[in-house]
Amino acid sequence: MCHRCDYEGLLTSAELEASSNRVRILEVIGNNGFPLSAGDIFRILERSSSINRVTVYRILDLLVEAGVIERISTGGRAFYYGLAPNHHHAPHSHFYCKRCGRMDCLIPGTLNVETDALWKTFSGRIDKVEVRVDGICKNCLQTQTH
Amino acid sequence: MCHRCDYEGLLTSAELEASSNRVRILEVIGNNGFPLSAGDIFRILERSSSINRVTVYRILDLLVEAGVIERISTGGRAFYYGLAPNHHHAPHSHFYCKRCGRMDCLIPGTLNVETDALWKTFSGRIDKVEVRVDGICKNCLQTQTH
DNA sequence: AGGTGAATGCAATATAGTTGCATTTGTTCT
DNA sequence: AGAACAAATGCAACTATATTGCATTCACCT
Repeated sequence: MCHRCDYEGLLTSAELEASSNRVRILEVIGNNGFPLSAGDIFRILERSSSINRVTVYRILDLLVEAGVIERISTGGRAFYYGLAPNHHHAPHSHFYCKRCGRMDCLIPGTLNVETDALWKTFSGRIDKVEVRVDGICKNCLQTQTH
Repeated sequence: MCHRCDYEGLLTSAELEASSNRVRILEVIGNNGFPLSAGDIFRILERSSSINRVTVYRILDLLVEAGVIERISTGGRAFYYGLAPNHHHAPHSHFYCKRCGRMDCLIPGTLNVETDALWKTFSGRIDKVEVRVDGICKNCLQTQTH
């Protein structure tokens, strides 16, 4: 996504210590062009140096809680994680391919949600409005298996 | 949701046999005012007469595949199920309370998604555009635990 | 160097869903 | 009616994902 991002800066400005594992996880998420699952992130990190699965889950929870990354639900079983919107990253929705499980970012602005009526009528606390497009990606359509 | 629905009719017009378990599951989903998880549905059915967990999962998959019900992703780990939009049920989005895990239906039309730009630019197959609002429901806000 | 709290690791467990195969049920043909 | 067959259901084991409790290690402060 962003090779110019200052990941340590993102952590410290969220008042989190920039421990090496946290920076590594944030790098994996930030440098990847599309959201990844906790398992994906774990496997990528393991290749460079050992880390515990649980640590990955805990850091992901922490970063979501701090608003540094975003937890994105899929049409599948696992959550995916991407950088939270910030001044370098405009908010955008995602496309989930139910064949290969890959999640792609849509161009910001391709999907606009009209939320005015919701804010007026809804009587709970709204934290997030998530839009997800499900289907089959171009690549999977070309390499048909059925 | 709908006590007037002809559940057997919904099944047969989807070319599915109206077996007793299928009707029971569809009744539970249809008569409930908000979507339920597979586990919820299983527990409700068990109360009246014995059924196997796996049967519930299989029937849910079948009904989703046939377009009779809709699989809805949450901000949590399980999928929820509700009646698919039909002439009695206008399409609508859902609100997920991350405190109590309950999912509510939003009034149809409160959230409109502008998908024209997506259809023009996207090069895969689009099956579904899902909008979900996450937050904390009125009820949970009142009974604060922290 | 020693103490302290945060960060990480490890093993066990929880939760949700899936698979393979056996059994039951319902339908069709004769 | 009864045999034959297919569809539906049940059961046990298993997978994938995530979480918990507690032990260990690390980083910083004095």
